[in-house]
Amino acid sequence: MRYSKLIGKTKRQKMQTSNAVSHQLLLKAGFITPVAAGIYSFLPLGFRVLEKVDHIIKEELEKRGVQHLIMPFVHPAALWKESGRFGKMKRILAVFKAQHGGEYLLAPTHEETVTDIARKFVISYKDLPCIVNQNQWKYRDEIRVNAGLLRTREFLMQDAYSFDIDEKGLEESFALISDAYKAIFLKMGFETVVVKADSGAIGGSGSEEFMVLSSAGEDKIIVCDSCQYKANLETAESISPSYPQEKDIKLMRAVLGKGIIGVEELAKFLNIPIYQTTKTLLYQVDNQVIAVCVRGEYQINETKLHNYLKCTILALASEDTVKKLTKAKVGYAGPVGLPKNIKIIWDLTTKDRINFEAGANKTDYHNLNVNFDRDVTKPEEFIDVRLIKSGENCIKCKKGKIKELNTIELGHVFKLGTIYSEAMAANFIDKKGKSKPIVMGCYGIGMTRILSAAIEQHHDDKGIMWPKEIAPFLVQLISLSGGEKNAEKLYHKLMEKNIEVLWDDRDESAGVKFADADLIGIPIRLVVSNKTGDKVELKYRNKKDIQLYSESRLLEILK
RNA sequence: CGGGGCGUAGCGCAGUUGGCUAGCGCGCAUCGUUCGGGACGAUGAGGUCGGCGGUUCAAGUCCGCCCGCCCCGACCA
Repeated sequence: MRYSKLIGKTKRQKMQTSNAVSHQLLLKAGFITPVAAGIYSFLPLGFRVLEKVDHIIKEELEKRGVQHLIMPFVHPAALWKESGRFGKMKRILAVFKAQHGGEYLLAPTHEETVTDIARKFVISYKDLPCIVNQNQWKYRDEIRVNAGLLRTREFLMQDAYSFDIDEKGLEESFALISDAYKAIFLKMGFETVVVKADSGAIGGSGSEEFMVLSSAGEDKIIVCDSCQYKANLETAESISPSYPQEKDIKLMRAVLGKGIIGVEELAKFLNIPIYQTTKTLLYQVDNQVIAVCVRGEYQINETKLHNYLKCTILALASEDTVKKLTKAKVGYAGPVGLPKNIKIIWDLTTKDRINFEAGANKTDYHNLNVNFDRDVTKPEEFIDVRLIKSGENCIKCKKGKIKELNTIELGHVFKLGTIYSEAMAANFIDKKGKSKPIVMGCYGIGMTRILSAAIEQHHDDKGIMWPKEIAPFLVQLISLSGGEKNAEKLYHKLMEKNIEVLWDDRDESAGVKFADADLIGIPIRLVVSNKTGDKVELKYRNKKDIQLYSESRLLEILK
């Protein structure tokens, strides 16, 4: 490819405002261009990277016996009503009516369509196990997009689906794809961490995420410094420190603390430790309101809460609702004296406390010396619904300390089980002639996101440093004055040898060409000029030294 | 959805309290000089000032509504 003809030249000025380096570099170097919020065109350079990613993924999956197919981007709404997700995933679904009246949506994922295929074609146990894959666009009507390609509305995703006769088969398929993912990410130059994760709206019995550490990432994982425990913060557990408690139960009393809402300020004012305070939050859960109590120093983990309640809608109750139910301003809610019909969920950390503090459901008042049984009903069980904190002890080995790390989620694997096959009647006939639901798994990689993640991992202050396997070209050839003819000859020789080359054939100064090459980030830079004579200068993007080679020696090196 | 910022040439921006043919830098085109780390001079092309409506003798500038983009938060596979 001649750079002079390339659509998507570099920009000399910064583009837009974005806090993510990868976003800035992708725009500046001419890989992508925005079309709408969270929707991008991939220019030739960006598209070439996507093609590399596509190729690596397909190759690794094919090696393991996975079959490729492609399913539509537009789905009939009826299919989603059948699985029950039309309502469940409503907030991210882009639904539209066709002019002739049918109701459709843009596919955010493909469990429904693949299950539909399975029920039509997987008829006998002899068809199983089998795994199908597609690399296909998705659309999720995200309420907020972020950091260029890291979170977009439209994105390219590799999604594979496995079908098995039983749980044992699912485990094998799951392990097969996990293994493929490790190989894929390694090939692309990523060091990934595999963590336990929440399965969210996809559902199923278990899931794991493939994460790459990055400060630009929006996901947080926790790792133990002593054992192998790793988990997404959303599902992570830990041992919360317990504190000594008083022996004698004291009289409960309400204390006036005007305008004091935050637990730190409150603890100071009441002269009690923060761990004796209680946060009480009211949540709107589908059609009812519930209260959640957690020890003062913690926040509530809404993913855990959501999973425990198995509800559709979970959101903090509105200010009006809180005022109505607590008969107080927001900030004074507490378990004592709430309307009887409001269920209270108590976090594990509130379990063994005596004489604790809690809001009094009266503006400016706080109850001291609250106790279970006497003042509030002791719950049958305490539930882990808190967001854990760095520095606490590991839930697995009990002694290690856990810490929090920022990551980008590149892949996610789910054990679906039979939730879709049962909802959509995707059955097979087993050896004994009995009809059984197919046991499914699903596996996804965010392909467009990989561009951003790779740049976040590999760049310097001059630009991108693409890993060889996903670079748009292997070499960038630069011709400087006096070297045009030799460069053209070399350009054709490289192409004959199937070495991917981008030739900067513009009539530009050396500085411009070098700066652009650094920005674009192709792994190998070749220079031909009157200074190099009949030799060629080679420099790797990620190294400083420069070497001169004869043309024949160079071609050997590049082979 | 809440908070904040913004919308003027392909890109980055300036445009006083409303005032005449709407500017600057980069990029682009032509010519000349330069030619190994973002060169210089000259000339030139390029604009429904996000849209609609209103106020006014006069609107990029004031008012209203709408649309879009960016950032933070909540949310999310």
